[in-house]
Amino acid sequence: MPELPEVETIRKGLEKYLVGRTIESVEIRLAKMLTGDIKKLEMAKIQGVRRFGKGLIIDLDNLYSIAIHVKMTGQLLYQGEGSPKSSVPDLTKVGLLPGRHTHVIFKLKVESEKLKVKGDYLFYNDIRQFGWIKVIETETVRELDFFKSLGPEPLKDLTLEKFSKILSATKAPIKPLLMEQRKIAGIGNIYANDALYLAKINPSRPANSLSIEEIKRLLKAIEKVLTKGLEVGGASEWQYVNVLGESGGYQNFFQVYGKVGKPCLICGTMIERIVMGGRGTFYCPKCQV
DNA sequence: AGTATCCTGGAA
DNA sequence: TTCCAGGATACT
Repeated sequence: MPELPEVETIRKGLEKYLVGRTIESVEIRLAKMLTGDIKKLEMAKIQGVRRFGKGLIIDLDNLYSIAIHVKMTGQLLYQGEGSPKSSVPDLTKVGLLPGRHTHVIFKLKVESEKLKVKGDYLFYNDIRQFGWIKVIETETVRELDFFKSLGPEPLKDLTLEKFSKILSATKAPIKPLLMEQRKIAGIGNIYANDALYLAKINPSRPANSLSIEEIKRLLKAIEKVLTKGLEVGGASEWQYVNVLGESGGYQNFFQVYGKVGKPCLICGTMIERIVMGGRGTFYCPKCQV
């Protein structure tokens, strides 16, 4: 499920393949997925792609932007003559795109005759239809509730001081707190579990019970797992792939996420699973106190 | 602060 | 056939 490293990987791909391109037309196959002033998309040129937490903003040259949240199963897939001839299959050719779960198709303008044969597209797929795409003025895009209420972001502006303040303000359990986007932006279930494991902190610990040493350790651990995730292009558990349809590699580095019943990498104790805030929570009962 | 909700696919 | 996966929000 896309968290900060996965969404940042998508952002880089969009930036690489879409900046400078013009949107020729948009086909909306499922109306609820794309809202706002959709007429502004036609013949608009893409100027840049920004990310805040798990949200994306594609800026156009007409003072409008496209805000996107892929939630858990959304995929943004670029398919066109501009994509490299790599091991990635031609998704259009093999009939995977557009597919049953393709809800929006952005058709990009192609200049040369040669490119016109196949066309260039950005597909939005979303099996569970939880994601959203909104067309809104660039000036007000960050006023959208989601962007407006985001907390500080690790590897960006989440300082030790801010982190410490956030934790000491509540006795709520640390694990679900880490996933609250209004408190801290970008962390989801995978990286929350793994960071707590690396910091040797039990997920049930009240946030305000952590010592300054533990807070330091946890911030370092968060930065470490996110950096690793970024380095390997995210975790392709579930539906996540980058804009070329390629999988990431973080699933090979899971510390505890999804590893219930398997031995702890440090002490060999069986990893346990409990539910916190309705989410699967994985930890080593011996290492994480 | 905790829980139901959106939705589909895959596993049990 | 039922249950589970979880990001964010709208509820209670």
